[in-house]
Amino acid sequence: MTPEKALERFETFLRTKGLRMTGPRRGILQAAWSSHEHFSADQMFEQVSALKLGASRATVYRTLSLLVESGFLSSMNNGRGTMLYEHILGHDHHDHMICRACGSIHEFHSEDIERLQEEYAAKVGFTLVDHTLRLEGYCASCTKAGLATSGSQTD
Amino acid sequence: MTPEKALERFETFLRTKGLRMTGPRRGILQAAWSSHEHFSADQMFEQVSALKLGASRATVYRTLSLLVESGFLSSMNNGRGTMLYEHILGHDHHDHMICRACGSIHEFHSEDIERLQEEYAAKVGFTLVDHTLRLEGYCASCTKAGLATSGSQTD
DNA sequence: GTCATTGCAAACAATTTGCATCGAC
DNA sequence: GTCGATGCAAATTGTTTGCAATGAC
Repeated sequence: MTPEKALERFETFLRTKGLRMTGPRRGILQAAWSSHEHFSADQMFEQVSALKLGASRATVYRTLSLLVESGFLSSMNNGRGTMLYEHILGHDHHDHMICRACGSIHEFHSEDIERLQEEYAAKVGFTLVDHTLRLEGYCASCTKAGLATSGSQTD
Repeated sequence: MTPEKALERFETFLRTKGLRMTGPRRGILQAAWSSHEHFSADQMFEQVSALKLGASRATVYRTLSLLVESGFLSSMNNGRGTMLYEHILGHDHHDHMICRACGSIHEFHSEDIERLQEEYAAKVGFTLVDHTLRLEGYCASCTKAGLATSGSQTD
């Protein structure tokens, strides 16, 4: 989805709900589309603050919620109390591998894993709406650099 | 692992690190073992407050960190800004299905999914240390009760 | 003009930290 | 007696909210 298309669709979403398209909202949506990284509310605030149509922190939070609600962004928490967002371009869903050493986030996707999840949910009568799969450890470069301390978690 | 065994092993862990076994730490570890549910730091605080060897909130937080670090507890966040803990008895690792309607947490385990994760990580050179798989949706009873509104997340 | 949106600052929730006191070894 | 642990309250972090002023339609 192009930024323009996203803006247009977001406006439709807003109107449908009796809400309004405003400068700050436009700015945030565009900023969200300008980065292909995961970002926090605070990073978004920094980014839009640099623009003329900047929004306050409150507005950033309010708008990010709207964008998640409307399906333009997905949110995940980084396991350390902060929400991270990323835009949904219309790619397939993906999961994350997070490096404990350098903090890098690598995305991946496995049809097989998805299928097994669905099968499992169906088997127990669970209505699957969303899922989060996060692999934590050390990315290839940090592993090579010898940063992988295999501190095991599970007994 | 029995509570006694856990206490003993925790004490060993502490000594190894030059730390000390204390009343509050004992109380928290036992409380953690007395429940087979997931609990928050605050719930733990409530629980130990009822005991004579109660600990302050600060101590609860400090001790829970130690217990996670030492592998006696595992922590996950509930997706809403709060950490939840559960003891590790020596069972296999498990993942979670969380009901959006009633909040219930159902545990499950799939060897196949675990294996695929490992294979995937190995393939890209990622050193896998831990993982989190959370399925969100509606549990069997809430689904039957018609509470499953299929609000899809991903585009 | 109406009613949603914004900014601000205060309110919150979860968690962490500084520091004097207390207690395990 | 030493040095880690605790409690308390204050500090932090991430996020939400009340409210008067502002702006979209």
